[in-house]
Amino acid sequence: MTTIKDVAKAAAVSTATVSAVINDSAYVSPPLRARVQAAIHDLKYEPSQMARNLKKGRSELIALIVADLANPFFARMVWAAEAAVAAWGYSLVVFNSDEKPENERKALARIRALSCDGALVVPVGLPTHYAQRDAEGRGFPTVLFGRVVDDRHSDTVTIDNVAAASQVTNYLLDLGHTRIGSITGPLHLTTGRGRLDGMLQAMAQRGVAPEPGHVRSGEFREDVAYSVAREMLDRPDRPTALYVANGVMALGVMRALADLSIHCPNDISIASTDTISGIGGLRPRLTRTEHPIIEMTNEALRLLVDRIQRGKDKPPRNVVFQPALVLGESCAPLRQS
Amino acid sequence: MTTIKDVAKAAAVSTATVSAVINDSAYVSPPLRARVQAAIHDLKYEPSQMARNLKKGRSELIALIVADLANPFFARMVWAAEAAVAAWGYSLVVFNSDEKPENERKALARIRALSCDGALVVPVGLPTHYAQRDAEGRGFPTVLFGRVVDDRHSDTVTIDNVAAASQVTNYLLDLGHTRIGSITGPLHLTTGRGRLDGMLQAMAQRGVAPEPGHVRSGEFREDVAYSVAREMLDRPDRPTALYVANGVMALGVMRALADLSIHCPNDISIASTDTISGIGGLRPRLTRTEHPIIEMTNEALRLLVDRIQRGKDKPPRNVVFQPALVLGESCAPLRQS
DNA sequence: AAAATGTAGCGAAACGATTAGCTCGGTGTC
DNA sequence: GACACCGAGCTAATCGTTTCGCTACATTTT
Repeated sequence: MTTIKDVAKAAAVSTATVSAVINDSAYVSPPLRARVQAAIHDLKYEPSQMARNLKKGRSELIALIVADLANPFFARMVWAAEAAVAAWGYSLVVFNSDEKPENERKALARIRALSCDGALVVPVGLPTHYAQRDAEGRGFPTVLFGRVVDDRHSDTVTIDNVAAASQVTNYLLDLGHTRIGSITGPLHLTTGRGRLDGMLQAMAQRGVAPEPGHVRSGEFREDVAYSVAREMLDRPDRPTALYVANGVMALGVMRALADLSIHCPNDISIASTDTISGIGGLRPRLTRTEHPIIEMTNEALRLLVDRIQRGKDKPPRNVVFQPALVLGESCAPLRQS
Repeated sequence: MTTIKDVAKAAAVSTATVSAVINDSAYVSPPLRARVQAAIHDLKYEPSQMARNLKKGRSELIALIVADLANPFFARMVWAAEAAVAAWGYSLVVFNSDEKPENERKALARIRALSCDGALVVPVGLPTHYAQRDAEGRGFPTVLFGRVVDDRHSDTVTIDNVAAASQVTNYLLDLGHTRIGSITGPLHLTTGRGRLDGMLQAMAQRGVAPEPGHVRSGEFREDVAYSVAREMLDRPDRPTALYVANGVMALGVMRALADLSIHCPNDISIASTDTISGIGGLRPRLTRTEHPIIEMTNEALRLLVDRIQRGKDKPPRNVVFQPALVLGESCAPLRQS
């Protein structure tokens, strides 16, 4: 490989001058500049980022750890993050914790070893774990995304889960439903807990109590939602409306409906929070809240880049986005029967 | 940050010894080893990959350039690639060329600047462009994925597009259909061209000629497929069966059907090649070929890692995978009417 | 006892860039 | 003409590792 020294020799100048030409960091007289550029071109020289990074203490790498790369929601986040990161002049290193604290720990270690300049993390959310991460990782530019953990030292970007769920629930209540069931995610995550709480709050405010068997939670997975839905809906006392906590789970629920020959929205109304691209093909179209993944990701990276470039001593910022209710055809007024 | 020198000083040894301890690269007597390890632990020292990489000339980074990160097919590929790369001890840097040669060129430049050890590329497939890439990038470990370009110098991993399309088409023919239409992708890509060819071959072998207006190609995008489908199907002479070239396009076609109130499979049979996860929720389930993305990605990375570690002078290898036909409920025998 | 052999650990030169500080002429001022 | 000043370009230190070659001591061989 050709190095800066080769170029310097070929152009009969010092390496300092070559560096100055490359980086425009000092005035170089036109004739010299031309000679250097000719040499660069002739030798097909390209500066080694690695050496540059070692010297400068930066890597121009931003890491993204998502909790589940197989989830289209996070896949979309990767898409948005890649674009944003590239626009800021960085490159994106992707990790998948697969909801496992152990993987997350490894990824964080790797990130520090690679001297990434910062990390955008969708935490798996185990509190014990986070105490540890915090002790080790203090000062490392990090933005937590989507699921707040009890960490007041990092920047966070989240969605208002409680509002999302109560918005959707209120819509179902407005249609006259009272036997409303829910299938939500793991309760140690705010995306699980918050959405359940939002749903229950909305019910409570109208003085409606959910039936115990109609409130279920599991993992944010299509197959889990499928089996929970099958079990809950294959009974005579099934709910007349169902709130599903995320897009992937909604797919599972719709599959269960098809298999049970329950018609939506005639036999049951379905509504969800959070959306994924694959859902666009579903019929009936789902009534749901849309979460601005792209804007959220952009904002998260803005915060991250700001912290990388402007310093770490600023107080942490917490940005909360609001979801928007989008009506499909998956809900119908309660029929008196 | 604590460096190897700090550790050396603290343990009263030379940096060479510390390095030997870290890497197990030379025998160090137990007492010294213990002292060094204690110092490492006390100072919370972690070696800088950046310095190590500069010295060793490796980066432990593998790059992935996909043609369209928003496409669930490629999103799934990122998922598989991350897992495989991690298993080999590398980290994954992701780029999105968004089907634009210019972006791909930039990504390739960036990859070389970062001294990634190798790259897995889903090429955008412009031949002119590839001549250039080849001239510059010769010798850089690269595996081309999914779309063959005219580059006999790189390893490639592809699917047999012709076989996939003719398999599906034959199935439609077996059901009695002869007015079969097709919506395929860009013809400069083998995933576009090959699938169209496969479909036409299958038709020709049975002596069936497609109607001119029923053979359409566009981009691999949901919205493009939607509008092409709307136009083709909203006419009295519409085909009785439709072959759609990929998963994302199939979603668009199904959406068009819903909007036109054409019932599948009663009014029209739909079949596609290639699958995406979001499609699982579709009803009726699509009859399609499944492409083994995960195995293909694993194989591609095996080739890549092998080339990185075993050297570049081996002859290029070209691995071709076979698709498998999966029956759904989206096709029905032709009704005589 | 001298020579040969082995070996634990050290010193210092890389890797390929950036950059502070210096040199060395040429101008401008008094 | 002496002095300060300025600007273009060079020298060399530095970033944090790895690793080659060497020392110096211990052990074995003759």
